[in-house]
Parts: sequence; C-alpha cells; structure tokens
Amino acid sequence: MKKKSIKDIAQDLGVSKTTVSFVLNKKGDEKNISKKTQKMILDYIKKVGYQPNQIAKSLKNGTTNTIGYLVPDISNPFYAKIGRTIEDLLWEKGYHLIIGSTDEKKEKEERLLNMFLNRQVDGLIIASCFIKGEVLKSLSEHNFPMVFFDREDPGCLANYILVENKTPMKEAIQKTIDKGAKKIGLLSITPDVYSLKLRIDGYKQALLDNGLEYDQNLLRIVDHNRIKESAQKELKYLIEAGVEVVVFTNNQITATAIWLMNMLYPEKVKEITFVSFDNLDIFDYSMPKVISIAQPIDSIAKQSVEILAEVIKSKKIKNTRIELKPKLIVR
Amino acid sequence: MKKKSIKDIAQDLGVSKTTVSFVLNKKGDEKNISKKTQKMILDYIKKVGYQPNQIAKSLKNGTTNTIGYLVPDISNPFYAKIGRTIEDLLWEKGYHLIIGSTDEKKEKEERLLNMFLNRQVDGLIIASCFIKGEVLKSLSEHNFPMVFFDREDPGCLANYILVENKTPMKEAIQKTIDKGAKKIGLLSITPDVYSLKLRIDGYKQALLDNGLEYDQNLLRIVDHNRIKESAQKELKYLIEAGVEVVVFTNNQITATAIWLMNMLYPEKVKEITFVSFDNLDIFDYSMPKVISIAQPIDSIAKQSVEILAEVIKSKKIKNTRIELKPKLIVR
DNA sequence: TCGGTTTACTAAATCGGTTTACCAAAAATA
DNA sequence: TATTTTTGGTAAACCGATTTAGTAAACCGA
Repeated sequence: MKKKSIKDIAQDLGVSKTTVSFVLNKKGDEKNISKKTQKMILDYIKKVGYQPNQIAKSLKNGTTNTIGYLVPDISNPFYAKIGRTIEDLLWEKGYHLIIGSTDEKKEKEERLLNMFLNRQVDGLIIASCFIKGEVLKSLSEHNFPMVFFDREDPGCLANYILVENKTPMKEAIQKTIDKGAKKIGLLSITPDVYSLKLRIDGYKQALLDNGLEYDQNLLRIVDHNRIKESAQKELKYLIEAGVEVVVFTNNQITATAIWLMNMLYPEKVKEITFVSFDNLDIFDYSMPKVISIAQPIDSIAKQSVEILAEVIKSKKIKNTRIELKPKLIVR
Repeated sequence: MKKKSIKDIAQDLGVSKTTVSFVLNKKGDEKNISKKTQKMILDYIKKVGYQPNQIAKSLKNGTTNTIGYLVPDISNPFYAKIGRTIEDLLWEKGYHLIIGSTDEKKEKEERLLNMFLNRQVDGLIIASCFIKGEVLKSLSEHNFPMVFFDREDPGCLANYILVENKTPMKEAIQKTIDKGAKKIGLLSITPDVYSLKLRIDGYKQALLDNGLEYDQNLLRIVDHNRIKESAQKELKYLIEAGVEVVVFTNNQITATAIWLMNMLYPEKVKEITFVSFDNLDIFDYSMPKVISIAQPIDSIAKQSVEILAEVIKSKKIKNTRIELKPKLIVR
C-alpha cells in the first residue's frame, strides 16, 4: 500500500491537484472552493490518513523547517541539555533538529557543515571550534541564519550567545583564596578556543589581584585527543607540586579529574578544592568539593532560538552579541 | 550570489543537464561522455564550488539518507551516548540523524513519529514507550525499516536490540544478600514499560531465591512527571522503614536518589548500598556505594545500526531479537 | 439581454535533481 | 559503398508539492 499523494487524492475525487492543495493549506475560502468540495476533500484526507511529503514541500518552498545543531559532542551533558532545550523550543516554532558532533576536529566540522547545507537547513546553531573557517565565513558573508554559542571568535562578526568568562572565573577562584589558598593550579584542554583563553585569563587575574605568584608550571594543558591519560599525567604533576586548589576550564576535564582523584588519590580528596567552569549535577555530592560556575543552560538555549528565529524571519543582517551571567555555586 | 543548480552549470557550459548529472554521478564513462567534456564539467564544478541539493535528490530518489532517533530524552546520558555512537556509525554509512525526545508521552511520540515520516526518513531507531501505538503498528505491518532498543513489547514482532533484564538484576541483588542484606527496597519510575517489569521481577526473584520475604510496601513507584519530589517521598519511606539496600530500575532514578541521599541523609550514605540498573560514570566515586548493571552502550548502538542498515538494504521483513548481556559492576 | 463580476475550479510551470528514450554523426563492418 | 554499431550527446518525463494565470458558467444590474 503505497502512500497517497495529492495527485492520487485528486484523481480519486475527480478534482484537480490545485484544488486539493488549496484546501489542504486552508486557502479554500480565499480561493473560492465551495464548502461542499472542501468538506469532501477534508473527509477523504482524514479517511485515508493523508500526510504531505515534506521533501516535496521543501523543494518547492525552499525552506525545510530544519535547523542544524553542530557541537563538539552531543553526549557531553552541557551540549546534550542545551540541545534538548533547543529541541523543545524549536518544536514549538515548527522546526526540528539535525545534529552533528565535530569532536573538535576542523575537518569533521566542515564536512558536517556541508552536509547541513546540502540538506538545506534553514539555520544553524553552532558551538564551533573553527569559526574562521572558509565555509562559515562564506555563510556569514552571505547572511545565512546562524547563531554561535559557547564560543566566540572576536575577529568575526556574527550572532553570539555567550557567557561571561573572565570575571566569574576570577571570582570563583577568589573564594578559595579568601579561605587561605595560596598554591593554585589549572588544568585545561587545549585552549585554541577564545572563551577558554578568557577563563585562563580570569585565573591569572585572580592570582595577580591577590599578589600571588603566577607559576607557569602550574598551568597544565591536557591533550583533548587522549583526555584520560593526559589528564592523569598533568593532575599528578599538580598534586605532587602540592597545590591546594585545581581550576578547570570546562566540565569534561573536571569530571575526569574527579574520577582520577578518587581512583588515585582517595586520601587527598578532602584536602583539595576544585574550581570548575561549567556545572554538573554530580558536583553536589562528589569529592573533592567543587566550586563551580554554572552556565545558564535555559537562557542560552532560549536566546539562541530567539535570535535565530528572528534572523530567519527578518532576513536581515544582524550581529547580536549577548553575554549572559553564569551563577557561582559554592559548596 | 544564489547557489548554482545543475541547470545553471549546464547553461554556463553549453551542455545539457543530463550530461552534467551523468558526470556528477560518475556515470560519464558508462554513458559515453567524452573525457574532454567530463573534465570540463568537473573543473567547472570545482571552481564554482557546486553542491547538489539533497532535497531535490531525495524527492527524485525517494530516499533521504536520514534516520530518525526517537527516545524519551536525548539529554539522558544513556540515550545521549547511544545517540552519539549511532551518529558516528551512521555517518560512515552516509546517513545522518534527526532526533526527537518524547518525554515518555504517547502524544508527543506520535507527533514526532509523524514528523519523521513526513520528512521521509529512511529508517527509525526507537526507544518507545508505546510500541503498540497505531502509527508504529501500521509501520511495522508495512514493513518500514525500524529497530527498537531498550524496550520491548512482547506482543509485537519487530527488530529488538535488548539487554537481559531479570537475571542480571537478580544477580546484582544477590551480591548484597551475600554480604548480609536482609531488608531490600526498590524504587522505580512507573513501570509501564515491559523491561522495567522484568527488572522488578528480577528483584522479586532474588528475594524468593533467598527465602526473604517480599514486602509490597518496599516496592515504591515514583511518578515520572515529578521525579524529584516523588522520589524524595518514596526514598524517605524506604529509609525510615530501615532498608539496607535500595534497588533502582534505571539511571535517572538512581542519580536522583544519590543526590537526595547526600542532601538529606548524609549520615546514612555509608550504611546503605544502592543497586542500579544502568551505569553512570559517577558511580565510581559517589556515595552510597553502587552496584550497577552496565548496559553495553557500544554494542547496542552497533547492533541497532547494523540491523537497520540490513533491513533498509534488503527490503525484507525481518524480526531479529538480540539480547545482549550487561556487565555487573561491583564497587 | 448584454457586459461585467463573481464563483468554482483547473492546466501548466516550477523547485533541482535523475533517468529513459531517442538521435545524429562518426566509425566499423559487410 | 551500404549498412550496422558505437560515440557523444540531448529532450522530456518524473518525483510531490505550490502557485500563477486562466477559463467556463452562473449571477447581477441596467
């Protein structure tokens, strides 16, 4: 039993495709289709359970009601939760989501981006590792509806939904200093992303403000291709250097470090404090104690969707830059 | 600068659409297009950066290379991780993912399902709360490529990728009984899903096998519409009843309970043992100690994709039922 | 009862590809 | 040289919708 098309319906009822299409699109009255015919078509539609082919619609209309969601890893709770919220918000507006995970790889990002474009997405919501890239740049120039979140390239004009980085990081670290911390280390994945750089700046600023020495050796970079091994090595370095506080620039690295601490140094989990940019539910009851900077997931999602919808609708160039305030959670 | 279509390319080069299409699809030799013309077209394609419109392709070919991924909540780590793995596996086969979260609501599930179908997905990977539903049933009857995972309706023939439920649950609980537990409670979300019922059966069986009394009052059901409040109430009941072990039927409820225990009964976290169907990374270092039944995420994803690809390719009816073995993690 | 308007509806073009069927010229064969 | 085959292409139909431009018939006022 093949699916019925408008053509089939028209034939079955002895009317034209045009008439059926008008009725389906609620243009029956406007287009002077008699009530009788309208009813006949609507009844038949219901009876056979006709569903329009969105692909055909998309081809004709030039719009797919599809948004691409491009992030480093959809299984990272931060991106998963934002994705989920965006899914719900977009659904209300009649859009739905295609997803892509880039693994922070430039090549994968460009391939996914091209896939999205070939599939004629109406817009993109992106946490990109490579905003400067050819494809994105050209899209930007041609005014393709896009919203960037989580990451920014200050050299590129675009719509950004961001979260303040430097100051919150500084303030979170200040809390530990207020409690007497003197030796503070930092663990970050490769900071080729501007927002990570800012978080690290916050770290340096906190030290500076308090007259603490900035020791370059205590700023450790983890290779994001082999997080576990690399983090273990760098964490070990910091522990052996005798730090009282370890600062992390995102949730993934904090989670890894918590796990490592419990596996390798269970005796030390009570002496050390973690500071994490990004919050995770588990921080509420894991050790070491974590002071975290919680990004406002709902706001990020809401703003992204709002700006995107606006840009799609207005078809005008827009370069909004929204900086949201994160929430400091001291435990 | 509008995007070029095949028609534009053909006009620019003074050849026909047909010729361009043949060359683009590597049918140049087969269709006797001269090397010279082929090169000319390919060079021009590269120069102007032509990208085919997948929507048009889909309309003509009747296949979209798109798979729908329908789960209760894409931000649940279990579904997020499986989704991520599936994304990667499908990508290799030239497919990509559209996602939908049902929130365990029948109505939402049907709406999303219809959306997927209107968008002409080539197949579906589903953790459904409502397999018996009209839409799914009719799809099944018309032999639409689908794979169900995580959940089963034994009354419906289909492709299932499942994990053993009863025995592993029984064995996990046995570990706690071996260590002397006598009073064992259970917390589950509303078990309107067959696999949850089986997990609960495993719980009952464990008690039975060991001559322990099955006290209906210790089997508490949490309302999945307001998990936190409901779980708090039910957990309180169990704690006050003096249980030594609490069993959970999925990760979400375990995670909530861990959080609640640490918030409300920090003094008891060391005395109580949790048993969780589904594993989470945090169990490695959270309290109370968790004995967990880890579902083989990678295998689930791999099998789902494999079976789906097979069904799509062969266009034959198939009713595979694969039951994977979970891994018991004792901490 | 004639011209204009409204009513009720339809043919055909279009979106951007793929594919079938066909054709002229050149090359190969009889 | 006449005929067949191969080479190198093209026109047009098609996928399933939307939309423009139009057309008969009914109606309506003068």
